[in-house]
Amino acid sequence: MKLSKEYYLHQDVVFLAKDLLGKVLCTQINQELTVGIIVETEAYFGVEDKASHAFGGRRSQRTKVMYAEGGVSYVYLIYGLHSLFNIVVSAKDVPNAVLIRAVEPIEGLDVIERRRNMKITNKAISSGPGSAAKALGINRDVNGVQLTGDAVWLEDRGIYFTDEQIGVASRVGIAYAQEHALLPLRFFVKGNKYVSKPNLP
DNA sequence: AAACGGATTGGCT
DNA sequence: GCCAATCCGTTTC
Repeated sequence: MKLSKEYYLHQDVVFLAKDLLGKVLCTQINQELTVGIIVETEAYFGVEDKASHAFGGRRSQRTKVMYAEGGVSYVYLIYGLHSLFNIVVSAKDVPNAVLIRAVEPIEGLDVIERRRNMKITNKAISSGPGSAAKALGINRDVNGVQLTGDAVWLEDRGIYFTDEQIGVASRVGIAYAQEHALLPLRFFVKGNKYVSKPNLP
């Protein structure tokens, strides 16, 4: 069943980043349905987080959607090449977000193969935030859309993990964030082959 | 007005 | 393993 608007309003972004493991990310883009199980996430805790685009309350054309009420997408372009998909959560004007770093494809496998130009047996097909977004057809065209709509949404299909099955590590690629760089805000499913960097702290 | 660098990836060495 | 690709917000001149 589709996750409700209320789900995304939780104030604790760290709780949500962990709880989102096992939730199912669905997209229907150009009449093509593709679905993947979320297996790796990172939490970004709003204006206090030196790694967040919203650090210090920064607002720009790019980041304004982070300040919306939870339950919308935040998609931005990194290195001029890759679209990264985030779920905006918590109350309006609280720019918390969860980055989706990897998914396990379960539906629309042929579509995913075509988008990625590689075989479904290649684990790189949806491992890493740029790859996961591309596999599901996510780009800036769906920036700011409601996740309760019919283009990009999440479902609970009864997949849950115990604490023993969940790994915790520091976030990737944010060395510039000083004392926030090593915080344990990356969550992943232990042993899942799509997890992008399972062995980093 | 211009330079800098990034929540990355994939192809080539 | 190294490195180019290449857009855009922020910083600096």
